[in-house]
Amino acid sequence: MPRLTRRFHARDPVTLARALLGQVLVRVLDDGERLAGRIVETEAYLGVIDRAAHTYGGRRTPRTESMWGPAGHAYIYFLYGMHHCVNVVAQGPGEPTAVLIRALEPLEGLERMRAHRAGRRPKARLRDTDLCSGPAKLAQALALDRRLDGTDLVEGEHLFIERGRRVPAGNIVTGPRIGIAYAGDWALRPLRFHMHGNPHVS
DNA sequence: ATGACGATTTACT
DNA sequence: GTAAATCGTCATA
Repeated sequence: MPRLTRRFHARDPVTLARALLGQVLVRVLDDGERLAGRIVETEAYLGVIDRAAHTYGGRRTPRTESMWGPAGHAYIYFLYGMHHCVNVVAQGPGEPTAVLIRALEPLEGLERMRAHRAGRRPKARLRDTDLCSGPAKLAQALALDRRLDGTDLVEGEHLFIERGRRVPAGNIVTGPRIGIAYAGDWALRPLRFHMHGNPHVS
């Protein structure tokens, strides 16, 4: 399948967040194995005006540098001392907006994902719906961390997005973003999107 | 140099 | 439903 173009990403984060639903996130491990999942849940972060965004108020630090760069690159950050989350940078340089990938429907490399997710846990075999149903879960399943922050998704070899099925607007559910209660009015804005009825949503 | 705080997940009462 | 885990980052001093 062909990859998404630079032009596809260079749009406002709300449009991109909706357009990314149904596309396929692909991770190629160092040993060459391919892991892939269909994007089923996203959130838009609107940049300097968005109190929930890491670039709110124009904050530009080493951590958030990727968000300030060109569209179609990855912004991957570490939080709570143990988790990573993956974003797709939207728009263009100087407009630091992004789309958080919150959940995937696993398509390829499920056993490898399970191994990444199992970590130090009981013997219970994780269900498919537990592999990528959350932003930090999918980062773990795909073995994504700060080393891949800033990766070019359009040209890169280890992380990219392929054209998937188109999702009709009528199948997209909209609601408030998760885990940003501190963001005041912005906490209520409908900037989270997911595929209706999909069991892999967080 | 210090301290408060997460765009979360998991285990447990 | 509640709470612990766990540490890089950034604002403050």
